[in-house]
Amino acid sequence: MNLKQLSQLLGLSQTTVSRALNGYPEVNAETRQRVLEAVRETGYRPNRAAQRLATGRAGSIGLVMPTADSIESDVHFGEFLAGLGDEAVKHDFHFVINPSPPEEETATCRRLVASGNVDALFLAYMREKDPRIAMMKSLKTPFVVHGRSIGIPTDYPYLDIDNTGAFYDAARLLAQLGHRHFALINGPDYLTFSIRRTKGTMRALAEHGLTLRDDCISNSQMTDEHGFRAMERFLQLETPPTAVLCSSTVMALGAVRAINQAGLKLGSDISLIAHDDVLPMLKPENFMVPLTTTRSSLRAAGQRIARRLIADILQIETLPQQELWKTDLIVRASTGPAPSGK
Amino acid sequence: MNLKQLSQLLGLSQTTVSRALNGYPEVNAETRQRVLEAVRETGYRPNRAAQRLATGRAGSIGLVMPTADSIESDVHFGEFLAGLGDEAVKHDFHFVINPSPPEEETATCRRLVASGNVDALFLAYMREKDPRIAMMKSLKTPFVVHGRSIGIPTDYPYLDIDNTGAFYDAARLLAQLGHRHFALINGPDYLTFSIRRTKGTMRALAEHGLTLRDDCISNSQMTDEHGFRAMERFLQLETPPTAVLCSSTVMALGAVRAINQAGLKLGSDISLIAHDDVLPMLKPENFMVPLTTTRSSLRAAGQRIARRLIADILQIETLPQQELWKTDLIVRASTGPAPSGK
DNA sequence: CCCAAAATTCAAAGCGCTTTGGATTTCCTT
DNA sequence: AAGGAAATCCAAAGCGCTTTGAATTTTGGG
Repeated sequence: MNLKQLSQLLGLSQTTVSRALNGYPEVNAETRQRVLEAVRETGYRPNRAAQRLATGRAGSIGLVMPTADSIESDVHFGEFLAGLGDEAVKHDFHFVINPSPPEEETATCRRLVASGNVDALFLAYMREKDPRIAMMKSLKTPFVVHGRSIGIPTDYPYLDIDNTGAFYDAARLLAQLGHRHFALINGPDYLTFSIRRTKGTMRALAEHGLTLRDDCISNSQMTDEHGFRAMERFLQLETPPTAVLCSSTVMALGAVRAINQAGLKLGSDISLIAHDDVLPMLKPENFMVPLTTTRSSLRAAGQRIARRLIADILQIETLPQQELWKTDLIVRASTGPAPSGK
Repeated sequence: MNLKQLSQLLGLSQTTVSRALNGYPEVNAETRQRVLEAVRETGYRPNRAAQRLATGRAGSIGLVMPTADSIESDVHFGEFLAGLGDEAVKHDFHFVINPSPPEEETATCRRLVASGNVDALFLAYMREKDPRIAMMKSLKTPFVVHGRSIGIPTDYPYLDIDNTGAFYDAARLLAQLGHRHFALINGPDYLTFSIRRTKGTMRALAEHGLTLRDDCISNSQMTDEHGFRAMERFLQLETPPTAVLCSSTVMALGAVRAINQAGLKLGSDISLIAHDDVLPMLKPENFMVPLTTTRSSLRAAGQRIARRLIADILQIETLPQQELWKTDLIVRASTGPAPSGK
């Protein structure tokens, strides 16, 4: 069933039916009713490809998903996607997900936009001097970056959380509690959020006359296993850290296991603060020793970005082009004063 | 830059250029070279919407993602998606993800197909007598179900793991080890995989003259928190279970925590077997007490389903329409003989 | 050197929808 | 009752690509 058939059925022109469906004013109220009625009965659905070709709009937002056999799936990606979904469904948008090996990401983005398949693009997993930003600026397709790059002008639309601030706050608290030996279990070193978190940590330490030793930083994918290994390594140092910052509750899981295994008490022998993306799967308050965290909902970020993207496309509202969200520092039992021995 | 402009630039007709690009035989090798060269220089990309309209093919596979503010994102979804992505990227396919509140899933599927936006559909989160299957069979769009329904003829394309068998094997092992009191921490009760897992467990128990008490079954979303709560509840029964089956390593995480908290030793006081979807984020061998598991890679399932879907669309190969994968039962330290006291 | 067959290339007809520019009716004002 | 504005509705022109049917050029055999 297509427009032509439907209009013949109704004895109307395609023009009128199309207008009736898309809410244009120049159509008789009664006629519109008849059209809507017929649509309900026939189950007619406009062909999106045709619609897209005619309007140039696609009703969808694109994202490229980094993937490869060797790449581990990222819990955080799913959670973020859920947020995008919440908002997208309200406006009948969908996503076009284009998987891509990471090294071809820029090209994949470009292709995705050029294909006319998407009205807007979402960019994540930002790196230093990320080439995707310049590329997107050169096109006229709206886009929003989740995170921010480093080393290039910050004149593009983004939504980021204050990673520097979050880890600064966390490190400062631990320093105030008397801790002297710090460690950081961070995400991949080529991603900007990791870089900022390292910076925030170092800044706080510097203010207290402390430093973060190289062998007390771990960069890796954010999995339980890497968290465990990193912590295990830290604990074997001659002066092991008593204060640990961790970029994800998933990694904290492994870290805590290593701590227990070493026979140490979390919250007294060693303090830990993790960043909490509010993954429903894993809540910091449910840890055996509830975790002190810096918190910011990934899902909320997804919702917000979808909303901004859609607002851009549909021109329905004007939202700020740049947003930097503060994180909450929530103190629970995993942090305590530095053990007196050291 | 579109086809028309490109062909004018080359002094050729659109027809010839189109054919050169799509690998048709009736075009001079030299001409084809010139065309490809020009494409490289101009960066021309065919407009997918137009292509789709003309061919009827979309180059994409659709899936509806259950979502709502109240719904928790599912780790397993992300992992599966990664699998789909691995395979899709090889054939330059992408996904169209249509978020939908669960109660409208059938309608959303129908709309997605009718929109002409997808060449094939992927169905998951199967329920009993799932209406989506009948609906998809009535359309001619290829589809593959991940899982199987219950209570309707099994004459549709699916890929499922042998959930019944997996939990049968697991329960039998525990029974053979002398356990008498069982519990099951399962997924949502309306999903068929949960139903089958319950069935498999009960069957094994029955063969040993045992039963699974109602208050020893927990059905919930598969999160750490629910695992913890369920186990906590079990341990408060007058005769607590000594053998526990668990539908996900994520829930096992919480369950193990509850066990530790109760001062019990996993593997001696209480035995636990979890189903392992091979989530890179959380490996059963890394648990403090490594977990005995039934294993089947979710990501591999995603890859396989994508491959079948694409094979269906492109008619490149003929793959089996129905597949039931056996799971591996891998024994680690979390299982041991029933404690002699009981 | 001529003619049929093979190899290339092209013009034009859609695919299903939106939208422009007009045509036709209806309604109101004077 | 006439004239003009408002309200409705319509025919037709694209959107950018694929594909059919035909035209043109090359090739090969007699």
